[in-house]
Order: sequence, then structure tokens, then C-alpha cells
Amino acid sequence: MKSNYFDYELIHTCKKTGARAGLLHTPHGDIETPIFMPVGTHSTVKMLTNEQIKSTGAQIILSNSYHLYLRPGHKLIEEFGGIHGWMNWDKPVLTDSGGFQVFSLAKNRKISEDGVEFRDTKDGTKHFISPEKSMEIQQSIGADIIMAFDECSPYPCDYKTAKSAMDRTHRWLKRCIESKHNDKQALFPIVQGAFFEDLRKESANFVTQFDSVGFAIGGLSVGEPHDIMNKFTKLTTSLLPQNKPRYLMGVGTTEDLLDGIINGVDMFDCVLPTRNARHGSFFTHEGRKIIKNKEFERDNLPLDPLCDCYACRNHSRAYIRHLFRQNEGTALTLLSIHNIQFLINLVKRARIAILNDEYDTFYNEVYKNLR
RNA sequence: GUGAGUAUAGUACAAUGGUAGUACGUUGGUUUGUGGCACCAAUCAUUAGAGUUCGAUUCUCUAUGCUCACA
Repeated sequence: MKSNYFDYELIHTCKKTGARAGLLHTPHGDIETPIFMPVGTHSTVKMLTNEQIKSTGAQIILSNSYHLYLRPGHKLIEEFGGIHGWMNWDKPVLTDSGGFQVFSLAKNRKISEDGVEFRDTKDGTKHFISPEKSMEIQQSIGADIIMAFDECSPYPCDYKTAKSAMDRTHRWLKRCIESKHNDKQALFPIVQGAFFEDLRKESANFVTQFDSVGFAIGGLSVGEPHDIMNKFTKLTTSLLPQNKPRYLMGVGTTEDLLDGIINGVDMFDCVLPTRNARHGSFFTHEGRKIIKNKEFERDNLPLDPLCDCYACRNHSRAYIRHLFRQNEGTALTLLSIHNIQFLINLVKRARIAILNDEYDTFYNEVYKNLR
């Protein structure tokens, strides 16, 4: 899995906290870590144009191979030059393997050793995704970073189920590696093992036998309490090599990013900034707020007075509240821009603090203001 | 002016001789590798008066408002 197209430099480790700042080189440019990656499941970050995504400072976006396989089809995307040509996006892209849909679409799928049979909830058609199929899809789509096809177990989860999902994830990882042929793509293995220390250790041991560009931590942020998530994040990063980026999948909130970074994570993705935007809530340095609320009826402040995103530079809370209440799509765009840029600015500032060996101060300052 | 119809939540509509529902609105909340403006909860009403009845928002009468038709 050695590649000339990827390289990770661990630039600095905060002397006080162990938080990491790095640089990940990819075929479509460099990514400064720690990084937050916005999610664009259907090859668009919902409600945003590429220009708007870039305005938030996003360096890489996520997409989803399962959803793109269903519509419009990975072969069609390949005809358009892969995801970069398809959506005219020239920066790095990461695709999830469809593994998370094994978890999130649990009612509509059947798992076997060979793979997973999904039933499309839109038209009822059945689709079989194996590790080989997921690799075929992800190689057609052509993202820079692609993910192993895994089985993410739920919370809570008994030991037997967790172990069986983990073992299967390991066997599937081997099959993913064997069917990967393009060295312009980096395949990230995923550590599973649910909420059992010995399984997490076993899983980390297993996946790190392969020389991958980076490693992902899966199976967290699935409904467990925060302290449990933090405990297992910390445990897992301690088992991963120092000279590789660690990607904590599906995280998260302001607090989760702060905690993830202090626990040695380099990469995050989450649907929250965009989903929260569509549902009317926004991040601020004082915590999350809800734009619908009456307290903002005559509020002339921007969403967050400390934010310099497009929405905050141009519009008041009162105006955006009005747009949201009238079901005007612009409200969702403005809130999405803000929420994404808020998290990206957060990790940017974290990076500076790390380089100055002051991440502990930064961490405490930001936490103190959150309600 | 005459006749007919009608009156239930902020709005639009249900239902019922014994517990008055829905939608939207309003107020608050949820959301973590996206099943694309979602979900959850709270709040808010029988026009007024008289009669029949054990009991009337419901049936009867009167008043008032509104709608339509005719003058």
C-alpha cells in the first residue's frame, strides 16, 4: 500500500497535551491537520455551491459511495472523470465505503460473510455490496481517500456481537486491500471493537499490520455518552502509529472536536453542521443556539459575533430567523456556511495553539465559554 | 329590506346529547462515517342569552356577526 501520491508529516505535537498538527499530501493538494471535513453525501454539500464550500475554508469534503452507486451510478461518475470532474471540485475528496449504511440502514439490509444486501428505500430494489464491490465503486468514483468496507456495531452492543462485527471487518479489510488497484487513492482501514478495550486493542493490532496512509476509528459517536466516546478515542489513538493520521469518523460537535484533538485525532467529519443548519440550529462560541427562537426576533448581531463567515459578515440573526421561518432556502445556505466555517475555524485555531504548545489553554478557553 | 345558510384554537377545517380532533401557526427541544426543509413535546377553541334535558358545543327559540340570493 506504499504510495508516491500520499505523505503525512507530523509537524508538531503539543508538549502539554499531545495534540497533533500535521500535513497530509494528496493528489489534489495538501490538508492541514487537524481538519474538519464537511459531508456531501450525494456529491454536493447540501444547500451549498462549490464556491460557498470553499469560502468556509474547507480543504476536503466527504462523499458516499453507497448513495452515489444507487444514484447516479458509479460508472456514470467515472464517465465524467470521477468525482472531481463530475462535481467540478479540484480539492481532495474522501468517500465512505457504505459501511456506515450497514449501521444506519439496519432495517433494510441483511449481512452475510460475503457482503451486505441492501434494499433501496426509494424504489425497493435490492443491491449487494461486498468489500470488492465497495472498492470497485470507490475506484470508479475516484476519491483521494477511500474507506474500508466495515461493519459498524451499535451502542449498546454485547460482546459476542461486537466481536463478530470486528472479526468480519478484519476479514473484509483484507478483501478490500486485495481488490484495490489504484495507487492514486489511499485506503484507510477502520478500527472497530465497539466499547470493549480488548477488542479495540485487537482491532488496532490487526489493522496496523498493513502499511496504510492513515487509519480510521469507527464505531464511535453512535449514541454512547461523551465520556465513553472520549475514553475509547483516547485508547484507540494510543494504539495507532504516531506517523500516520487518525480519522475519527462521524464526529462531531464543538466539544467532540476539542476532545478528539486532545486525544490525538487528526481528521473529523460530521453531518451535524449541515443537518443542524437545515433544522435551524447554529454553533456559536457560547454553544449551540436555535435560530427559530423568539429571543432572536430583533437581534441585530450576526450568528456568532466572533465569526467571519459570509453569513456573519453580511446578515443579522433577526434576518436569518425571518428567512428560516418563511422556509426560504437562503436561510439553510447561510446557516450551513456558518456552521461549517465555525468548525473549520475551530480546528484552525486549535492547530495554531498546538504549534505554540498552548492547546491546553485554548481547550479550556473554548470550553469555558460553551454553556 | 326579505329569504336561505353559517358561527368550534391565531387561521383553515373535523367530531359529538356525557372525554372536543387534525393541519398550519405559536413556544420550547432533538439531531454525530446524511433515508435532503425531518422529528418530538407543549400551548391555544365550542359567539351571547333563554329553553328542553340528569346532562347541551350538539336539539329549539331570540339576538348578534358573517356569507350568498332576491329586492
